[in-house]
Amino acid sequence: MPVRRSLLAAPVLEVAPKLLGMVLRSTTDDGTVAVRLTEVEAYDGPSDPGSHAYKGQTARNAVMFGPPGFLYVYFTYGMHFCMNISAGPDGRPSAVLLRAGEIVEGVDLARARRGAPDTQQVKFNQSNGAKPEPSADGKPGVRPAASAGILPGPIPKRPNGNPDRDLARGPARMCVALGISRDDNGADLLAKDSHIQLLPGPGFDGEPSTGPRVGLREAADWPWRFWIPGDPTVSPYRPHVPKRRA
DNA sequence: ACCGTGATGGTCT
DNA sequence: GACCATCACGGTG
Repeated sequence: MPVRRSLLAAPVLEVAPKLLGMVLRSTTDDGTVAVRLTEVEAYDGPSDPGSHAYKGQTARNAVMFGPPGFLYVYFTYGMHFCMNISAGPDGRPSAVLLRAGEIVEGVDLARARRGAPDTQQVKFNQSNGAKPEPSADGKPGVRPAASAGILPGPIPKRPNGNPDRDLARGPARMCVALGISRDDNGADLLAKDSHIQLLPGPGFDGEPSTGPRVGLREAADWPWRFWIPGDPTVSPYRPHVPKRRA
Protein backbone atom coordinates (compact mmCIF):
# COMPACT_ATOMS: atom_id res chain seq x y z
CA MET A 1 0.00 0.00 0.00
CA PRO A 2 1.64 3.20 -1.18
CA VAL A 3 1.84 6.50 0.65
CA ARG A 4 -0.97 8.79 -0.47
CA ARG A 5 -0.17 12.24 -1.73
CA SER A 6 -3.04 13.69 0.25
CA LEU A 7 -1.26 12.64 3.43
CA LEU A 8 1.65 14.90 2.48
CA ALA A 9 -0.62 17.79 1.53
CA ALA A 10 -1.40 18.55 5.17
CA PRO A 11 0.37 21.38 7.03
CA VAL A 12 4.06 20.59 7.29
CA LEU A 13 4.02 20.37 11.08
CA GLU A 14 1.55 17.50 10.77
CA VAL A 15 3.40 15.83 7.92
CA ALA A 16 6.87 15.85 9.46
CA PRO A 17 6.20 13.49 12.42
CA LYS A 18 4.24 11.17 10.16
CA LEU A 19 7.35 10.57 8.08
CA LEU A 20 9.12 8.97 11.05
CA GLY A 21 9.34 5.24 10.48
CA MET A 22 8.62 5.54 6.78
CA VAL A 23 11.16 4.21 4.30
CA LEU A 24 12.94 6.00 1.47
CA ARG A 25 14.30 3.61 -1.16
CA SER A 26 16.70 4.58 -3.92
CA THR A 27 17.76 2.42 -6.85
CA THR A 28 20.64 3.18 -9.21
CA ASP A 29 22.85 1.15 -11.51
CA ASP A 30 24.86 0.22 -8.43
CA GLY A 31 21.91 -1.27 -6.60
CA THR A 32 19.30 -0.40 -4.03
CA VAL A 33 19.60 1.24 -0.62
CA ALA A 34 16.66 1.93 1.69
CA VAL A 35 16.52 4.00 4.87
CA ARG A 36 14.01 4.03 7.71
CA LEU A 37 13.59 7.68 8.67
CA THR A 38 14.35 8.45 12.31
CA GLU A 39 14.85 12.23 12.33
CA VAL A 40 13.28 15.06 10.30
CA GLU A 41 12.82 18.83 10.40
CA ALA A 42 9.88 20.95 9.23
CA TYR A 43 10.29 24.12 7.16
CA ASP A 44 7.43 26.40 6.22
CA GLY A 45 8.19 29.19 3.76
CA PRO A 46 5.81 32.03 4.54
CA SER A 47 5.94 31.81 8.33
CA ASP A 48 9.46 30.54 8.83
CA PRO A 49 12.57 32.78 8.69
CA GLY A 50 14.72 29.65 8.70
CA SER A 51 13.23 28.31 5.48
CA HIS A 52 14.88 28.56 2.08
CA ALA A 53 11.53 29.71 0.77
CA TYR A 54 10.97 32.49 3.29
CA LYS A 55 11.96 35.24 0.89
CA GLY A 56 10.08 33.86 -2.07
CA GLN A 57 10.58 31.55 -4.99
CA THR A 58 13.93 31.15 -6.73
CA ALA A 59 15.37 28.58 -9.10
CA ARG A 60 16.85 26.65 -6.20
CA ASN A 61 13.78 26.33 -4.00
CA ALA A 62 11.16 25.92 -6.73
CA VAL A 63 10.30 22.36 -5.72
CA MET A 64 9.15 23.61 -2.32
CA PHE A 65 6.47 25.65 -4.09
CA GLY A 66 5.12 22.70 -6.04
CA PRO A 67 2.86 19.80 -5.08
CA PRO A 68 3.69 17.50 -2.15
CA GLY A 69 5.71 14.32 -2.41
CA PHE A 70 8.61 15.57 -4.51
CA LEU A 71 12.28 15.60 -3.62
CA TYR A 72 13.96 18.96 -2.99
CA VAL A 73 17.74 18.53 -3.12
CA TYR A 74 20.10 21.40 -2.44
CA PHE A 75 23.86 21.79 -2.38
CA THR A 76 25.52 23.48 0.57
CA TYR A 77 28.90 24.26 2.11
CA GLY A 78 30.48 23.68 -1.27
CA MET A 79 30.44 19.93 -0.86
CA HIS A 80 27.25 18.49 0.61
CA PHE A 81 23.77 17.64 -0.58
CA CYS A 82 20.70 17.62 1.64
CA MET A 83 17.21 16.46 0.75
CA ASN A 84 13.67 17.37 1.64
CA ILE A 85 10.22 16.06 0.82
CA SER A 86 7.87 18.78 -0.36
CA ALA A 87 4.78 19.07 1.80
CA GLY A 88 1.57 21.03 2.00
CA PRO A 89 -0.75 21.76 -0.93
CA ASP A 90 0.52 22.88 -4.32
CA GLY A 91 1.66 26.48 -4.02
CA ARG A 92 2.47 26.29 -0.32
CA PRO A 93 6.28 26.41 -0.03
CA SER A 94 6.96 23.92 2.75
CA ALA A 95 9.15 20.85 3.06
CA VAL A 96 10.55 18.30 5.47
CA LEU A 97 14.32 17.96 5.73
CA LEU A 98 15.40 14.33 6.10
CA ARG A 99 18.09 14.36 8.76
CA ALA A 100 18.80 10.76 9.68
CA GLY A 101 17.77 7.17 9.34
CA GLU A 102 18.69 3.53 9.61
CA ILE A 103 19.78 1.55 6.58
CA VAL A 104 17.29 -1.29 6.21
CA GLU A 105 18.31 -2.53 2.75
CA GLY A 106 21.57 -2.44 0.83
CA VAL A 107 23.89 -1.98 3.81
CA ASP A 108 26.86 -3.13 1.81
CA LEU A 109 26.33 -0.59 -0.96
CA ALA A 110 25.73 2.13 1.63
CA ARG A 111 29.04 1.23 3.29
CA ALA A 112 30.87 1.40 0.00
CA ARG A 113 29.39 4.78 -0.87
CA ARG A 114 30.14 6.19 2.55
CA GLY A 115 33.63 4.79 2.66
CA ALA A 116 33.29 3.05 6.00
CA PRO A 117 36.47 3.37 8.06
CA ASP A 118 37.37 -0.28 7.66
CA THR A 119 36.98 -0.36 3.90
CA GLN A 120 39.76 2.12 3.09
CA GLN A 121 37.64 3.37 0.26
CA VAL A 122 38.15 6.70 -1.48
CA LYS A 123 36.27 9.24 0.51
CA PHE A 124 33.57 11.58 -0.75
CA ASN A 125 35.90 14.47 -0.19
CA GLN A 126 39.46 14.57 0.94
CA SER A 127 39.28 17.96 2.53
CA ASN A 128 41.09 19.17 5.59
CA GLY A 129 44.50 18.43 4.13
CA ALA A 130 44.15 15.03 5.70
CA LYS A 131 46.39 12.49 4.12
CA PRO A 132 44.42 10.26 1.74
CA GLU A 133 46.86 7.51 2.59
CA PRO A 134 45.50 4.94 5.05
CA SER A 135 47.53 4.95 8.20
CA ALA A 136 50.17 2.26 8.48
CA ASP A 137 49.13 1.17 11.91
CA GLY A 138 46.17 -1.06 11.21
CA LYS A 139 42.76 0.13 12.25
CA PRO A 140 40.75 -2.41 14.20
CA GLY A 141 37.63 -4.11 12.99
CA VAL A 142 38.46 -5.15 9.45
CA ARG A 143 35.35 -6.70 8.01
CA PRO A 144 35.23 -9.53 5.48
CA ALA A 145 35.66 -8.64 1.84
CA ALA A 146 32.60 -7.05 0.28
CA SER A 147 31.78 -10.07 -1.83
CA ALA A 148 28.43 -11.01 -0.38
CA GLY A 149 25.34 -8.90 -0.81
CA ILE A 150 23.21 -7.64 2.02
CA LEU A 151 24.30 -8.95 5.36
CA PRO A 152 21.64 -11.08 7.04
CA GLY A 153 20.63 -10.46 10.58
CA PRO A 154 21.47 -7.58 12.87
CA ILE A 155 24.22 -5.09 12.16
CA PRO A 156 27.48 -6.51 13.56
CA LYS A 157 29.19 -4.60 16.31
CA ARG A 158 32.75 -3.46 15.89
CA PRO A 159 35.53 -2.99 18.41
CA ASN A 160 35.70 0.68 17.57
CA GLY A 161 32.04 1.45 18.06
CA ASN A 162 29.50 0.88 15.33
CA PRO A 163 30.16 2.74 12.09
CA ASP A 164 26.99 1.38 10.48
CA ARG A 165 24.97 3.47 12.88
CA ASP A 166 26.51 6.53 11.21
CA LEU A 167 25.86 5.56 7.59
CA ALA A 168 22.81 7.83 7.32
CA ARG A 169 23.22 9.78 10.55
CA GLY A 170 23.01 13.34 9.28
CA PRO A 171 21.39 14.87 6.18
CA ALA A 172 24.46 14.90 3.94
CA ARG A 173 25.51 11.43 5.01
CA MET A 174 22.08 10.08 4.17
CA CYS A 175 22.32 11.56 0.67
CA VAL A 176 25.65 9.83 0.14
CA ALA A 177 24.32 6.51 1.43
CA LEU A 178 21.33 6.68 -0.92
CA GLY A 179 23.34 8.04 -3.85
CA ILE A 180 21.29 11.26 -3.97
CA SER A 181 22.67 14.27 -5.80
CA ARG A 182 21.61 17.34 -7.73
CA ASP A 183 20.15 15.22 -10.53
CA ASP A 184 17.49 13.89 -8.17
CA ASN A 185 16.01 17.31 -7.45
CA GLY A 186 12.33 17.28 -8.38
CA ALA A 187 11.92 13.50 -8.40
CA ASP A 188 8.39 12.28 -7.67
CA LEU A 189 8.64 10.03 -4.62
CA LEU A 190 5.16 8.61 -5.04
CA ALA A 191 5.38 7.52 -8.67
CA LYS A 192 5.51 3.77 -9.14
CA ASP A 193 8.27 3.96 -11.74
CA SER A 194 10.43 6.42 -9.80
CA HIS A 195 13.94 5.36 -8.84
CA ILE A 196 13.44 7.04 -5.47
CA GLN A 197 10.31 6.12 -3.60
CA LEU A 198 8.70 6.89 -0.28
CA LEU A 199 7.15 3.77 1.28
CA PRO A 200 5.07 3.34 4.44
CA GLY A 201 7.69 1.17 6.11
CA PRO A 202 7.12 0.05 9.69
CA GLY A 203 5.99 3.52 10.72
CA PHE A 204 6.26 4.82 14.25
CA ASP A 205 3.45 4.61 16.76
CA GLY A 206 4.94 6.35 19.79
CA GLU A 207 5.25 9.99 20.69
CA PRO A 208 8.06 11.69 18.74
CA SER A 209 10.61 13.79 20.55
CA THR A 210 10.82 17.41 19.46
CA GLY A 211 13.52 20.03 19.77
CA PRO A 212 15.39 22.89 18.09
CA ARG A 213 16.50 22.62 14.48
CA VAL A 214 20.15 22.09 13.67
CA GLY A 215 22.64 24.35 11.93
CA LEU A 216 20.47 27.40 11.39
CA ARG A 217 20.98 30.96 12.50
CA GLU A 218 17.44 32.23 11.97
CA ALA A 219 14.67 30.64 14.05
CA ALA A 220 16.86 27.70 14.97
CA ASP A 221 15.22 27.41 18.35
CA TRP A 222 11.80 26.65 16.94
CA PRO A 223 11.04 23.08 18.06
CA TRP A 224 10.37 21.85 14.56
CA ARG A 225 12.76 18.90 14.65
CA PHE A 226 11.16 15.51 15.22
CA TRP A 227 12.87 12.23 16.02
CA ILE A 228 12.24 8.73 17.31
CA PRO A 229 13.27 8.82 20.97
CA GLY A 230 16.17 6.60 21.86
CA ASP A 231 17.01 5.62 18.31
CA PRO A 232 20.80 5.38 17.94
CA THR A 233 20.75 6.66 14.35
CA VAL A 234 19.41 10.09 15.33
CA SER A 235 22.12 12.66 14.62
CA PRO A 236 24.05 14.21 17.50
CA TYR A 237 22.95 17.76 18.24
CA ARG A 238 25.47 20.45 17.42
CA PRO A 239 24.76 24.09 18.11
CA HIS A 240 25.30 26.44 15.20
CA VAL A 241 28.55 28.41 15.30
CA PRO A 242 28.89 31.47 13.07
CA LYS A 243 32.11 31.63 11.09
CA ARG A 244 34.57 34.40 11.71
CA ARG A 245 36.44 36.27 9.03
CA ALA A 246 40.17 36.50 8.61
C1' DA B 1 32.98 12.05 25.11
C1' DC B 2 33.22 17.16 23.63
C1' DC B 3 35.00 21.06 21.04
C1' DG B 4 37.40 23.89 17.37
C1' DT B 5 38.45 24.31 12.64
C1' DG B 6 39.16 23.91 7.55
C1' DA B 7 37.26 22.44 3.20
C1' DT B 8 34.68 24.16 -0.84
C1' DG B 9 31.32 26.29 -4.40
C1' DG B 10 26.42 27.63 -5.30
C1' DT B 11 23.21 31.22 -4.30
C1' DC B 12 21.78 35.58 -3.25
C1' DT B 13 22.73 40.61 -2.00
C1' DG C 1 31.59 39.07 -1.01
C1' DA C 2 28.91 36.93 2.73
C1' DC C 3 26.44 33.20 4.01
C1' DC C 4 25.56 28.72 4.33
C1' DA C 5 19.37 23.39 6.88
C1' DT C 6 27.51 19.89 7.05
C1' DC C 7 31.21 16.74 7.84
C1' DA C 8 35.63 14.65 9.19
C1' DC C 9 39.43 15.21 11.63
C1' DG C 10 42.62 16.21 15.40
C1' DG C 11 43.25 17.70 20.09
C1' DT C 12 41.88 17.35 24.66
C1' DG C 13 39.74 14.94 28.64
